[in-house]
Amino acid sequence: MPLLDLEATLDGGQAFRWRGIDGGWEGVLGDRWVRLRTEAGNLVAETATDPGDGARLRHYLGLDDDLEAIVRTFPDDPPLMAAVRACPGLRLLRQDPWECLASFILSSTKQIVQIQQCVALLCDAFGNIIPGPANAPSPRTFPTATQLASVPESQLRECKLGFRARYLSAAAQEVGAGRLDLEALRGMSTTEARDQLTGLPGVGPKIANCVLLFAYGRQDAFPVDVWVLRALRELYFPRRRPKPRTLLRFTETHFGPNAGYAQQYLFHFIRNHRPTKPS
DNA sequence: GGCCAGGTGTACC
DNA sequence: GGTACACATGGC
Repeated sequence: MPLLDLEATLDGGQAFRWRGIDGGWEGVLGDRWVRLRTEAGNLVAETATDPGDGARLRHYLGLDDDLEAIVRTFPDDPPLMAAVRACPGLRLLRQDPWECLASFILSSTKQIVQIQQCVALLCDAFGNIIPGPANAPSPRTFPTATQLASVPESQLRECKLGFRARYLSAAAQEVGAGRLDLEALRGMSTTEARDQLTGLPGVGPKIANCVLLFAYGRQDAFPVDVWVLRALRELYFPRRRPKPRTLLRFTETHFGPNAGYAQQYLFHFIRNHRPTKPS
């Protein structure tokens, strides 16, 4: 099996529904519950009712990506090499665009554990029940844009979304009614696709880049949040005070054709190896 | 209790 | 062009 770190990949801030249970990872892909674990170097997938779709799973987990080839395109700088060494099996997911967009709309100024809570509440309240493991609560799908479009904002707020409820509702209306076609974004340039996404209220460049990277696999999308900002400052510009503009230019040129992957390694590295808070 | 969280929109200068 | 602040909610 190719190199794969399930915890770093599934529980590293890309997706918000995976739960570590008894040494495995349980989640929902589309309308299927699945439990993943590595056993003797092999990936084992357990489903509730049918054999499941292996090709779909491999695509979701980014197992089609040649990590060694990707790392070879990275600039040979100490911070990035250290980040890769710290977590060589970290992969980028290829998530459902709507689930990814909706989840990251909820992410602004929230901690990852809180995003997980909100997503779980949304699914419990508005998702469809699907077959799951015995002796456990029935899992649910992530609610579709159409489903959420019909939910009053007040009910969304009950999922602890706060001011983000209005943004999620607006996105659900636009996507549900087909005014924003998330599948059509696949055929657009990254710049065009980003413009489409940032046309939604509550979706700025950071959230749009997360969706472009974690759902569409766009390597030229480089989300810069407080953690990545801190990584860039501490690891690449120590004892300087680079302007945000300078840092943005740096991310656009320094990391090469797989910048998105570099971003995720740096994000994971700074979060897990420098446990102090961002400044 | 104060500060922060995988930000963004708006109101200022 | 920038900069400051509000926005809900919960963890620490």
